[in-house]
Amino acid sequence: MPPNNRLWLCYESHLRGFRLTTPQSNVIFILGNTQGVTFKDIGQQTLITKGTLTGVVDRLEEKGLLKRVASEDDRRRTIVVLTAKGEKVFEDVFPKHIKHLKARFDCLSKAELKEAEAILKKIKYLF
Amino acid sequence: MPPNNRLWLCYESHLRGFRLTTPQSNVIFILGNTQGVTFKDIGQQTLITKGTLTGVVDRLEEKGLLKRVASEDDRRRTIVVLTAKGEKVFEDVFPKHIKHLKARFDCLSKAELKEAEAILKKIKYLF
DNA sequence: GGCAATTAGTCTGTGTTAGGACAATATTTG
DNA sequence: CAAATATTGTCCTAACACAGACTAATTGCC
Repeated sequence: MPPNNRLWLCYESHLRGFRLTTPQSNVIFILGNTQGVTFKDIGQQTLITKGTLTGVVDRLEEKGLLKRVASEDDRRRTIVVLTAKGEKVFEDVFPKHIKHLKARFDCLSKAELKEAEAILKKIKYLF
Repeated sequence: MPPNNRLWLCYESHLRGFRLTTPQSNVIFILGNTQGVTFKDIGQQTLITKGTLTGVVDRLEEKGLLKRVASEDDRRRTIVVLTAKGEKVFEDVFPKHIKHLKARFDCLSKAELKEAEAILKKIKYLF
């Protein structure tokens, strides 16, 4: 539910400059530097449910950033692969996005970051 | 953006048992024990943007849980008020929901909770 | 081998999300 | 006072979000 807080908007508005939504960019980021990833694996890494992912991939395919390839080992599977255009977008956006976020979190000390990670992990394991 | 992580699902699925979505219950929780709240104030407290809030309030109004009342001081404003039925739902769901969450967070010590609050506030103020 | 159970992805339905255009009303300013 | 500006809520569009039903393909079990 989150959007609409400043952290989120900072993340999202930066990506919008590249004509990508957050879920779309997450998919691109997963796919970068791989030979292709299945729907299922993308879903597990991005925490997007499969039904939603179908639509996200549809829109990225329409933009020509990726394509669906049928798996030969298991014909139920679809492998999603970046196109050349998609690779270019990945190489452009990903480093800029990391830099954009890093600039904010660099305001925290190493000790603070460690502390944050530790306490958030504890909360995560409650659920 | 979050849904689809376990913390979120734990929160959401509990509410679904009461036929309320998360934004809907948040609105109900804001409205409980008040004489009514304007759209703007509900939006600020729930972090729901006004355009979205219109739809959320529409659906709660259809369920008969709240009603829109025109403000007399400022005729641009609409005040949202729980109906008797809405009050009942609030009094039923709110305590149960708090209890449900508290049960999880009670696994953390007071020191851990304080630590979590402190570090999250720091992150918040980066943005 | 053959049927049940599982898995992968799509589709449908309802609800939430932001952003921008809009109309009505209030406030500020010249 | 009148015009410019700001505020409040609605409507619209495009994109997510989950759950559940569905199809096709694979695996397990007898």
